[in-house]
Amino acid sequence: MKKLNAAFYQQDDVVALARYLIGTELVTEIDGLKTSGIITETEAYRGYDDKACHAHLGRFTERTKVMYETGGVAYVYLCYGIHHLFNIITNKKHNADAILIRAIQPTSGLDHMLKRRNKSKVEASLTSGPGNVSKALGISKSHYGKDLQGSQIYILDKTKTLPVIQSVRIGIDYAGEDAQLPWRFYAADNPYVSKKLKADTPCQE
DNA sequence: ATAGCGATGAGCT
DNA sequence: GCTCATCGCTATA
Repeated sequence: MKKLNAAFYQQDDVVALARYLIGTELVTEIDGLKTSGIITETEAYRGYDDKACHAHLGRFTERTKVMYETGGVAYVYLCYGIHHLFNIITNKKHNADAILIRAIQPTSGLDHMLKRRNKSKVEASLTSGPGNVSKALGISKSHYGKDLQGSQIYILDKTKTLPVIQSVRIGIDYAGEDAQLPWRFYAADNPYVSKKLKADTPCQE
């Protein structure tokens, strides 16, 4: 399958992109180890007018500056002092849109992922939850700003679409009314999802 | 210079 | 359901 290209990442509807990414394959080749998985859960964060976005109202700091780059680079940051969360930057330069990868379904390099996660058997918690995804794939802050069409981290397109569930984003209660936006997407009937809520609804296409 | 806190996860009740 | 580990980012001074 082909790598997603610059034209893909530079599209301006970050919510549509977050939904589309469900079913594509995230691949890393880090420390000489190849690992990959089908993306099963994403969240969209829209620059400027989204209170949950780190770049809300154009906030520009050492941490957020890469968000303003042309779509197609990685935004990795440390959360709660422990977890490295991996995001995809999208849209044109100066539009700080981002997509958080919250879960994947492992497809290759399972042994490497188990070792990185200190686990002995494959189960949903291996790669469910944004912190776990990064740890399993070997992604860390050293990949901040990395090109997503390079050799270390890239995404392969899909041939078929999966049923997708739409929901509210997790862990952003501080964002007021924007916490209610249905900008979280996950694959239906897939165990590799971080958290399910009652009000979740299928996406109509 | 520094207080406050977060796009989480694991473990225990 | 509840606690807490753990530390860099951010705002404020």
